[in-house]
Amino acid sequence: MTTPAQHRRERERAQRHQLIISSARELADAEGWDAVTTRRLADRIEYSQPVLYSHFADKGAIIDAVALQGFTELLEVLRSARAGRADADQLDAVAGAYLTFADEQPALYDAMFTLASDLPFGTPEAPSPLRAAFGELLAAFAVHAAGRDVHVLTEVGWSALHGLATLTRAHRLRPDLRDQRLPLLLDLLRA
Amino acid sequence: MTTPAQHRRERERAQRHQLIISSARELADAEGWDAVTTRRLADRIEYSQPVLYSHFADKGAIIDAVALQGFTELLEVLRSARAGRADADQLDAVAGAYLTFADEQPALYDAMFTLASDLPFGTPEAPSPLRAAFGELLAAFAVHAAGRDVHVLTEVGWSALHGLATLTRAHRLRPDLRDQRLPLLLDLLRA
DNA sequence: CTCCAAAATCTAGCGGCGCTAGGAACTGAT
DNA sequence: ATCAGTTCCTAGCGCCGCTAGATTTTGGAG
Repeated sequence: MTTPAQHRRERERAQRHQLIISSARELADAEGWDAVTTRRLADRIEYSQPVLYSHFADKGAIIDAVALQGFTELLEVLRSARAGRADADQLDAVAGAYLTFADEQPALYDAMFTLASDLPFGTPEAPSPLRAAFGELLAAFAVHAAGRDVHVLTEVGWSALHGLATLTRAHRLRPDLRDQRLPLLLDLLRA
Repeated sequence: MTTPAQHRRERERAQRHQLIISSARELADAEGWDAVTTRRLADRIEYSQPVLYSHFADKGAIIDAVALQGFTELLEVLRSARAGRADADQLDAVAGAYLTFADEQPALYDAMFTLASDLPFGTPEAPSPLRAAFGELLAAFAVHAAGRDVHVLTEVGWSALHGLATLTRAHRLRPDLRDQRLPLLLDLLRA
């Protein structure tokens, strides 16, 4: 027997679930993931700590949830970068959009690639936004496959983008060469 | 006035300094960096916690010290991979050695690239093993520069290697394509 | 050999962490 | 109006990084 009241509660619960995810992300954006503690998060949503644990198994699951939303956003970014572009331009657009995303959303990118504990990835069980985002890369790289295995090419190209994103942000590459790296990478990939 | 006893103490102090670094690394190798707490580390070296702080400003400085030794080891690995190889083979050797290093020393690689807080990098003040290791990469990539800026090429190639190393270890690339990625990357870089 | 300042080291504790047991407070069908 | 069931909070556990202050050890001077 499901009463209207139960429906309302379920709705409120779902809202609070999203509130937790959003608050974690905002806090991470503003002060970094180190500042995202269960106590501060609980304060921010105006509930006590144990409420968090009625929504998520542990703190890692909250980060995973943020990461998953990050992949959905990345998917949209890549998709709209590729949309309506001539085949020859797709790789440039997608690669540029990828690096811009990583640059503009550092906390989110960290959640997706450094902190997310165990989102399944290279398997069929991988969450769909994640597979779809990789699919966007695949499509862009396919243009330049030229007989090579598209999947391998995409993984290698993605690795290069990911490496550029992380090493750049860690200040391990020369700032003055910043604008020359992506063009050169694209050159390599197209050849 | 410096007495012999003071010299002995200084020597013992230096030994203990290295003991802390080695113990931190062993503990990280065996159980991951999460297990490296100041308490457990103090137990392991058979001194109390505050002794750690008479050698290092904070826990981060210990990790940095481990990372720095890691760069020295990486330097040696890359150097001996390149040594005595024909120009045409240097890139393959160095790239393979790099990925093997990352694969075989995951905790060390983490210290160097994920945990190390603020080793200066792209600047002249960067520690020498670090600059030298990059120099080995530079030399290997120079062979295939073909008119392109060697520095930019090296940074891009290094990013690709770093991306491959990290994404592979996070299980974000398809295991069955593992052996095809490096050859394809080398193909791109040579072209 | 004894003394005793200086150096080395430890004990104990602070505030904060992730997480949870157990009880209080609220809700809503009867 | 009652009261089972649900929701939520208080309080606390064991751990963390780090440090103040007491204690022990050291080794040159008398």
